[in-house]
Amino acid sequence: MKDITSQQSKVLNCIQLYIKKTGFPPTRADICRELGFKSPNSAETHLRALEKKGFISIESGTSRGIAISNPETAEEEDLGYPIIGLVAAGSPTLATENIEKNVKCPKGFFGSNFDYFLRVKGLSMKDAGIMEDDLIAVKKTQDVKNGDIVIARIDDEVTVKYFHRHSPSIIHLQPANNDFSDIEINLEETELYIEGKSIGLIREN
Amino acid sequence: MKDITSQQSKVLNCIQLYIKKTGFPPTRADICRELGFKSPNSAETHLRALEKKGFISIESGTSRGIAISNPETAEEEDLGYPIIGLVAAGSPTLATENIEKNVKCPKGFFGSNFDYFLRVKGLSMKDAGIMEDDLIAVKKTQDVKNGDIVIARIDDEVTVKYFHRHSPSIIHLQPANNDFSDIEINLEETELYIEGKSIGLIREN
DNA sequence: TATTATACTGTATATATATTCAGTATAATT
DNA sequence: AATTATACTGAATATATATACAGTATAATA
Repeated sequence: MKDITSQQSKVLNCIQLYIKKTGFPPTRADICRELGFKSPNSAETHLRALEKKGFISIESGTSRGIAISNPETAEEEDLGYPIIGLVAAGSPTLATENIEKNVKCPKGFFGSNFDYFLRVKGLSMKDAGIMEDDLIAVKKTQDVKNGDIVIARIDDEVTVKYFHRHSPSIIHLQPANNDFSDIEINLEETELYIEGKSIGLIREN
Repeated sequence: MKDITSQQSKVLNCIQLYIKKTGFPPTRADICRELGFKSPNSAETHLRALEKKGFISIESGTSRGIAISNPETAEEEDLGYPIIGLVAAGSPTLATENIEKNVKCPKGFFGSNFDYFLRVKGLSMKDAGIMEDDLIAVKKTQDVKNGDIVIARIDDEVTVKYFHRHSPSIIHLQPANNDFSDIEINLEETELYIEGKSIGLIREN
């Protein structure tokens, strides 16, 4: 599913609310009334965009012919996502003994899919807004770009840092906190395994 | 609920199937097509009867304005929590035009219940790990303690800050960023409204 | 630089749609 | 025997609605 702009999101939301409230979809004029537009064409163009991006389908020549594309919310009784502690030593495997608990969270909550939550220890990513005990939504992948926040394993030690490849064999793992220094890794000397990258964060307080 | 005739039942069923299939209710003509009637008035009279008996409601003068009265099925199908933009001026009301979109999120996700998500603008709470565009889970309450992160409104301006009551009439709203300074509020001079407090945070990236 | 996407206002119109009116006919109530 | 509800056909119409066309403006992209 492609990206959605904030205005388009408002329109989509408006349609859902309208259906919930009345039992039938809105007309272009209804949308204008709800969102304060002054021309029905404003609604029309947003609807076209939403259709093009696959969020709704429009039945041509049909009044209120708007249907929300629901790729079936797949209510497959999900146990939720496991929370894994960022232990100083050892990799964050999905083994039962490492799972703190499971948290229910709708699929696609962070736009992209992810695999587990990592409980953050320490303040090395403080300036990136990642605080102690935050939960990072981790997507397991080796496909990371410069600037991504990655979960990396060096010699059985797991850490969360910014990823920067300086040359084919030199990688810098950058903290976001002046009290910590860069970790430079020469892949020819040290083994580095990228567990995945952060695609979101949750804080409970 | 009164008795329903077999023909009326067919019509009611036809409406339900049509909505399930298309996402919106049928017109009189649609019903005729589905059930083999030759006059739209056939559908019309059945609809009137169904309305009179309380099975449906009809919005007068409205195309496809048929809604199925379902007091039972009321399975509160939660739309999720609304995301509200932190607009510089004006309070973050739950009016449709302020809702960016709805996010599904299990109840009690952040331990305590909350009411909406607030989209953060600016970096005044950076050192508390609250970054631009983060979503703060806001619980609407006036019951706040010193040290709580509150959503406060001063003269139609909404802001997120630490709450500190220095004396019965003096309140400090503290940013978590050295580039910003404390806001001191004398309740006898300035009106302060506490929209609620933060009980969690979500970041999408 | 040109092009495309987004985000609107404003006007106009063909047609989709609700709804009324005029009938016909059968069965169930009162 | 006189209503009343059900169950339709058929035609007519006011209006609700989708949708095209003509603009303006900004941001992103190629």
